[in-house]
Amino acid sequence: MLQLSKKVEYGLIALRHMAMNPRGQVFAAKEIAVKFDISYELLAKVLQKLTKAGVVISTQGMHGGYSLAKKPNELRVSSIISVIEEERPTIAECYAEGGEDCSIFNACTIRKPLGKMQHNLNLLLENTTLEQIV
Amino acid sequence: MLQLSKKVEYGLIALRHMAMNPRGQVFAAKEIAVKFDISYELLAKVLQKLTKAGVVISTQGMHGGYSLAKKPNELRVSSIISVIEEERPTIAECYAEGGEDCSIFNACTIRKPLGKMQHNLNLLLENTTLEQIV
DNA sequence: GTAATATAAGACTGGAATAGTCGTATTTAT
DNA sequence: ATAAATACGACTATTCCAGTCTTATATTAC
Ligand code: SF4
Ligand code: SF4
Repeated sequence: MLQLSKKVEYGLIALRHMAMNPRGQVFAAKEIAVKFDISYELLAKVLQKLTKAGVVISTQGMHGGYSLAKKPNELRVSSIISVIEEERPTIAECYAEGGEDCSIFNACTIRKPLGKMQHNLNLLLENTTLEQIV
Repeated sequence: MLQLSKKVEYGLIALRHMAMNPRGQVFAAKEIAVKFDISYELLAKVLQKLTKAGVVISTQGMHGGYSLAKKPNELRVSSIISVIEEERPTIAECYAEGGEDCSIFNACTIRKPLGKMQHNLNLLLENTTLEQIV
């Protein structure tokens, strides 16, 4: 309930790890997975999504790995979640894109009021950057 | 992802409905379910939990139903969620009670930093009362 | 006292979402 | 060539959630 997914947590752990070290240093997914005792395959997929989104830079081949593409204070938790989940974090499905398919949509009386909560959640996630996770 | 469950939404809708009407008026679960086009059985179970927690008062038998037990400005969303879900809303399992069973608990480096987010979420949910949902 | 209407409570089911795994291709340093 | 790394998609297992069903109990109306 309201919990971040494991994928997001793993992504944050990896990103934090990179942010703690000198800029530009590359880390292999395997290396991170072992260090933090998380599934290598799962972490790899997360890092691949972060790569596509330009959050990290990947270098393939031997001695390859990932390195942070942005400054920690430019990386908002909200966008990290969006990238990994492939959708914005919402408090109710009707606040997601194309989210009018809630079966109750028309009869719902709390949609509008919940908008304030959604807005505050947005602020919270936008104002929390990777820098603050360090 | 981060979404309120349907049970919580249905609970909020029902509570809001009661809050919109004169204090003490009773509403049958069936009546509310029909009005808002939600599953009667599901709503009934939610209202039963709210009854046990003293959020609403139930009267059994014919012409029975539920009525609000507290003033809308005394009812915080955080506690409504706690009652319906039977656990506090948390951003990660380790923030729930007895939540040390995360497989990564010891290696996790983001637990502490996420504490701030958890705290802010708490504030958000505590500061939102039923009155503001009306 | 019986029928009708309501809550109480818990078991059960189906489907969706999540976590995790596997297989294979590709890239690159040595 | 080989080893070590990313890339990518299919697959599986498990857990969670929404919804249903069943039975029991309480209260009112008649
Ligand atoms: S319309 Fe109402 S019930 Fe449906 S998702 Fe939005 S808030 Fe929840
Ligand atoms: S310990 Fe870390 S990984 Fe485990 S639930 Fe808490 S924050 Fe998430």
